[in-house]
Formats: sequence, structure tokens, C-alpha cells
Amino acid sequence: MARAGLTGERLAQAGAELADEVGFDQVTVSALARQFGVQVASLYSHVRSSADLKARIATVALTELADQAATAVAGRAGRDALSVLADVYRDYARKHPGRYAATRFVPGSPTPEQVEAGRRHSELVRAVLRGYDLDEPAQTDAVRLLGSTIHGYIQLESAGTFAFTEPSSDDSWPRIIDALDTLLRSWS
Amino acid sequence: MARAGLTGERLAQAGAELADEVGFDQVTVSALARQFGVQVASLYSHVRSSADLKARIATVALTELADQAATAVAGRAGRDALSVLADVYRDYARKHPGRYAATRFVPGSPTPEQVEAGRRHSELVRAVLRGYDLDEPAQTDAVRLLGSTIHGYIQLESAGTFAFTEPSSDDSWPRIIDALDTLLRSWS
DNA sequence: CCGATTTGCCTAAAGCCTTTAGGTAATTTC
DNA sequence: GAAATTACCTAAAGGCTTTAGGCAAATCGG
Repeated sequence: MARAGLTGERLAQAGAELADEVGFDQVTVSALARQFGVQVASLYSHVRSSADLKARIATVALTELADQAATAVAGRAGRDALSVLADVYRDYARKHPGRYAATRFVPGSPTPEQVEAGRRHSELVRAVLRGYDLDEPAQTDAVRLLGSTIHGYIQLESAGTFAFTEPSSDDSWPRIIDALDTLLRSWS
Repeated sequence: MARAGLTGERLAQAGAELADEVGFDQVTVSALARQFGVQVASLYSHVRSSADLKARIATVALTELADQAATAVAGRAGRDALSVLADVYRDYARKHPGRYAATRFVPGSPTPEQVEAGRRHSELVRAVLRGYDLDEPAQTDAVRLLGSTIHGYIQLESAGTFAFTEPSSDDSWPRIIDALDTLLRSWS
């Protein structure tokens, strides 16, 4: 019998694609095995559990997102950097809803890769904040504010909370980013 | 055989309590049946499906939260109102993590009760914003900003994102609310 | 108050998902 | 080419969801 060539890597990658197609919650070890035309139990040689699979998908997404954000922010500062960073997150969430949902998956204790990815993300936000000259602890407050707002907006938007009401969500978004920029500029 | 006296109402209520104890994701029709000392299939006379049960729990939580917020905001304005409203959400999330998680449950199409509860929430935020004199569309933008930030913060905080780093999450929170107050005051 | 209807809870069963145990065959290593 | 490793398999147990069909308790009409 020919082998499918499964590895933890490929499963996480395929799981990420599957998540975008059917939704992160619908990603199961069974569904993934079906995709590879393989028996369910076979995947358990590469993945410890269903939660482990999801954690791996989360890592894929978190890393991919950090890479894109890093590229986008490079060479920019101030309002420009802030806007581009926020857009990367939002665009990623729209393009890869399953992967984005995966980034919210928190296993009991995060893996080292996830901790590292998390560090990269907050480091990027801090880089953007360099353009606003804030001291500690204000800088940490600002990181939390930006993270909360951007993530919260994406979350509510994708839940449909802003749909069917004027102004459109697309119109509110840049104005909210503008407001954050103003706020950071005058952070007491 | 004595009857347990199940109704959709009581199941939703018990489901909400169970959610706080074991986590919203762990609330299953089976677990609930076990709590009532009743066969699983019996619940299906009162609840259409697992998703229906979760939607009912979401409605319970959304309504409860709107009630508390309405009480807290009554008779307050400006920064005071904003701060109290935000605290109600955050305290509710800490006290009732399962219920709060339930508020994020979005079934395919929301029930009329959920739509109504959602309307109440945005209406409350609008009431708070009356203290800041904003015209449309700025007011809607501001509603979205506040909703995103408050919800986003609670979400990240409960995921542990802010844990183990200085300043404590409790310290950042009021400063972020302050910053939002300042921002709203000077919304261009 | 009693028979008829409704309603609440039950048993049974099928389908899907997770996870473990233990086996066979393909691949790699020496 | 033999030995060791690795990839995938079959089997099986246990949990959750959901539907179908049945009995008994509560309620209603006369």
C-alpha cells in the first residue's frame, strides 16, 4: 500500500486549509483523515490528540500572521504603520477565517512555539508604538488597547454584529484606526 | 415515576450554570441530562438541538447582562457612565465565564430574542455616548469602537494574554477606559 | 370522578468523533 | 540483503447527537 506521507507539519497545514473551508470548529481528526484517504487512527501517530491538532493549526496561523505583519510594517512609522498593521490582521481574518479563528484557540498550556509567536506579535505592536513615544507602563497599556480593539472589531465584524447597519463596517474601520492614532498621539 | 419538571426555560437556566462551572464548550445535551438525572433523549422534547440549547443559554446571558448594564448606567453620564458600563461587562465575564462565552455564540440565524438583546446592548452604549455629543455617523463608529475594545479586552484577558506581565491587567483596565473617555471627548 | 387526550420521560438504535492497543507492510539503515 | 524503524491498518470501547416509537403521569371534558 502506498503511503500518504503524513507528518505533523503536513497535517497542520492541511488542517489550516480545512479550517478555512469548513470552519475551525469543524476541523476534526476524522475529517482530516478523510481528506488524506487514510484511516483515522493513523493520524494519531503524528498528532497527540484533537486538541494537539488544533494547537498546531493555531501555531501555523499565528506564525503566518506574524510574518505578514512584519513585512507590512517594515519601513513604516506612525499612523501609516498602525493602519497597515491593523489591515493585515483584518485582511487575514477575512481571507482565512478558519485560520484566524484558530489563533484564538488556547490549549491548557501553550506550546513554546505559541509563546514565541505571541511574543512576536506584541513585539510588532511595540514597534508600531515607537512612532508615538510612550513610556512604560503607558506603552504596555497601549499594546493592550490596540490588541483589544483590533481583535475585538474583527471578531464582532465576523460575527455579523455590524452587518445591515449604516455606516458600513468598511467605512467605520479606517475612522476607528484614525481615532486610535489620535489617541496615541495625545496619550497623557 | 416522578417527573423532573423540565422546560426550555429551566434547561437554559441550568445550562447557564453548568457553563459557568465547566465551560461553555463543555455544555452538552448529555451533560445537562445527567444533571437532571434524566435520559438524554428526554431533553429533545424541550430543546430542538444542541445548537438550540446553546442559543437559549446565550439569550439568558445576553438578557441578564443587559439588565445589569441598564441598572448600572441609570442616572450616570460621561466618564462615570462609561466606566461603570465597561466594568459591568468585565465583572460579568469574570463572575460568569461560561455565560459570557455564550454571548459569543452565534447560531446560523439569531432568534428574535437575541436580536432584541443585541439591540438593547447597543442602545445602552448609545445612551452612554449621549454624554459626549457625537453626530452620526461618528456615533455609530464610537459604538463599534467601544464594543470592540471592551469585548476584545475581556476576551484577551480571559485567554491569559495579559497574565504574568507588568502592569497587571487590573491596572491597565481603568487607564484604557480613561483613554477611551479622552478619545470620545475629542472625537473630531 | 372518570375516561380521553396531551405531555413528559423512557428505551432503542444509528451515526459520527476520539482515543488506545496491537498488527502488518513499506522504508530506511547498516 | 537483514534488521530496525516508521507509516498505516484493523479492532474496539466510550461519548455525544438525534430520531422513532412507547408507556405512564398529568390534565381536561363531561
